[in-house]
Amino acid sequence: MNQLSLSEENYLKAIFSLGGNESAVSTRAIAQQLSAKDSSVTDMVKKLAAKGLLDYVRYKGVHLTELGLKSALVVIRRHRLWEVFLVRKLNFTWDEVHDIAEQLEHIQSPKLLNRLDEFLDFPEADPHGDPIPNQFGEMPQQTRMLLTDAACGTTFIIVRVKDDSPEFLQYLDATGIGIGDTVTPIQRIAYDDSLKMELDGKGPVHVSRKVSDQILVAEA
Amino acid sequence: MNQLSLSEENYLKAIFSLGGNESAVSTRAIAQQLSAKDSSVTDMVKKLAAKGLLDYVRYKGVHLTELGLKSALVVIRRHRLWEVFLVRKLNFTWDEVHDIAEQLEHIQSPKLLNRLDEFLDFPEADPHGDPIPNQFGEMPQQTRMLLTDAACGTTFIIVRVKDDSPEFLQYLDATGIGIGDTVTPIQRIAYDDSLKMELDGKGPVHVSRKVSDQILVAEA
DNA sequence: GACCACTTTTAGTTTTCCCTAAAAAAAGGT
DNA sequence: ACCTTTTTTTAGGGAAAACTAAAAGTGGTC
Repeated sequence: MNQLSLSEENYLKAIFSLGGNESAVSTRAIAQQLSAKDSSVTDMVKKLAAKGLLDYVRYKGVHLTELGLKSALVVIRRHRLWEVFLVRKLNFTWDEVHDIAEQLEHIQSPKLLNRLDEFLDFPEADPHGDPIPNQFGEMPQQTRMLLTDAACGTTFIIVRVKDDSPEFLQYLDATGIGIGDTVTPIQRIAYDDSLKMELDGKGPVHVSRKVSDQILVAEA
Repeated sequence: MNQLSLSEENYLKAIFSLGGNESAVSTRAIAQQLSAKDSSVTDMVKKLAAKGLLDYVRYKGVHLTELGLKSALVVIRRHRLWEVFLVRKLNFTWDEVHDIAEQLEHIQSPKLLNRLDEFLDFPEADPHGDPIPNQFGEMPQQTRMLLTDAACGTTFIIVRVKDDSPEFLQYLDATGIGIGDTVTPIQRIAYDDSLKMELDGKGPVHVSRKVSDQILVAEA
């Protein structure tokens, strides 16, 4: 049908990341995600609904249609594959890639995307552990839980971080926490919900609830 | 100072490729190069002049300023480096890369560009033989001549093709002509300016003036 | 049910970049 | 020098995507 504009792609991605394939997403939430004004969102949402990418009911928020979901997944696939490229081939660090991938995710060429996928050996996740949809829009399903909810005394592997901001990622680097690392929660401090844990061979680490809420783990 | 818009970058690139760093380029020529209307060009040219990228005199055409030249060379460097990437790393053919590189050339990240350059081992030319400016905007200077002007009986190496269109490149593929090939002009046909030549080990080839005008060679 | 806070939409503008149509300048021929 | 053709510019406008300000709707509380 139609090529989506850069702006339209950004809206779809934002709506997806706010859960728009499963529940209604509010105008306000989209506006905050995109740092735009509510009124701008209303306009764009109408446009996307007219194109069949969203189901939109006034004052009730939006859902992605099947077409909208498919389109959003393409953008996410592009973003995550480019992130893998930047880290694995060009030696960028995981806190540097987000902004560049925000640009690269809008390059339109299915052939390029699949060649890149092949060049990178069909990665399942980006440098932050976010799963990469395959060319049919299927996500590899990982069973994982929040570090916040991981049982003390059991050993886990860090598989993903939800916050991709440089600030958070640099904090993790400084603390020695990375994707693939092994952690064993030791003790939860009830007062502030913080967590003491054993990290790989690197010794004990103490993280706040805010941090453990951003880390996903799988049983080792 | 400022990031250039996609459109502004395209104008600078077009003006450069029309010789705007050496002589005046007309409104009309730019319009044709970009498939835009003359009046649109007048508008944009005023804007770029106001930004200090062009010298513009009404009814007299434009020149690139030093800043404009520098900016144009960045865009060209991006375009050509991405072309090398697409051919060398993702196995695209030389007739497929132009359109994708037209998109990639607008990705803004000096660090990305230099990392890509390094990843590709600092190539001097793109897959069509067009020289790639280094990070300071310096072009590797090749001494080369048109195949049209190459002396019969002397052996040359094909170093560059001026026309990057898929049609032309596919014709060259079908004829067995490629960058780096060795050719020896044998006889020029005065009637139509066509040229018979010996190509590598592949035997004799006969090309029209239109074709030989698009091929640049260096003495072997 | 009335009131309140909050969210959402509408209405009207702005900016960027393109267009058409018409006017003005330049170039070329006789 | 005059007339014609071509090129260039001006004037006015349209689409996309953002904004501000004001109006309208929703939901919760008493």
